[in-house]
Amino acid sequence: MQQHAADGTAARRLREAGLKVTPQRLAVYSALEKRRDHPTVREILATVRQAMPAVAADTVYRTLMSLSEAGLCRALDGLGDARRFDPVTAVHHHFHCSACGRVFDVAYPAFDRLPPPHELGGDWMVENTSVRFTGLCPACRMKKSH
Amino acid sequence: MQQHAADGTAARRLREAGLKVTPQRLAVYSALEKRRDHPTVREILATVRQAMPAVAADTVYRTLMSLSEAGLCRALDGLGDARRFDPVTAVHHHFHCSACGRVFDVAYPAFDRLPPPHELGGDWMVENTSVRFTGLCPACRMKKSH
DNA sequence: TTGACAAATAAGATTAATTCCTATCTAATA
DNA sequence: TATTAGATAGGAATTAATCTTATTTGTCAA
Repeated sequence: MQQHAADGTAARRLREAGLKVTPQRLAVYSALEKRRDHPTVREILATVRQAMPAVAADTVYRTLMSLSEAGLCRALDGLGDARRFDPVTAVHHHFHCSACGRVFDVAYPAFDRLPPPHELGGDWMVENTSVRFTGLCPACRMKKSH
Repeated sequence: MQQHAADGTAARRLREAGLKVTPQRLAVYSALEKRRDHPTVREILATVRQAMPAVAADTVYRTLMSLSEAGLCRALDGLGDARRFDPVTAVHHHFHCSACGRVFDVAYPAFDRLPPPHELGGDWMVENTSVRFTGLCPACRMKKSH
């Protein structure tokens, strides 16, 4: 049995998820936690290196994947070239601006209440469902219309 | 004015979409047209090279992107490492098996009738909406349960 | 508190998808 | 048939992501 009296919330969550608590993981998790702009690995890496310059890029890749597999964040693929990460694990959806590339959160309660398609009812196991919108965000729409 | 009496359907569609009709484009389009397994560029390339061995990989990349921009097919990102292409342009959705990586078509008429989320009503321009399911397909679910 | 060990990290190499570059070629048009 | 914008071949370059290996470290139990 160990003492973890000084554990912050982040450390507790990592431990509860079955992950070893390392300085690198705490740094990555805290860099992601507060953000609402769905950063890429590169962006998280830049933040983490401000406080921990020697961290390896691969560590940040592995850590973010570990966090998402542990349910502490979500990995978002197919929104531009690089994978993005989202600290919000509650059900929500995304809008991807095809002009600036930014990703915005979208609430869609009407969809969340919708029963899944009948054809996926029997032998399929649905683990995740998400709606993705693409188009122009207000800022880019404004620019394009002169 | 030109004669295009011998134009097949594929050539006519290319021309109507404003694309020059080249042997490479016809080969790529016909290789994609009949498929329902959402092939990657590499898979289309293999098919095209059976009839046209000297085609450049870059040509197939460019052609598939041109076709999707012209509305003759759809590009599917974020379903595994490589982009996939779908000759079916009518509204439908996809299931991505996390075990075997295959992509299946899903009809979801209840979703298609759903009004878009209210928060995207004003200044946003939604160009595309799609639902993505991830999980296990019947075959992989069977395997995993012994 | 300490020892053992499974797991995590650093650093750099590697892989794989995709795009870029440039010279050449060709489909469409008049 | 000449013109020309756009397409292709071939290979180099880019970039995200993963792998390899030696080293270090967090965790657990004695």
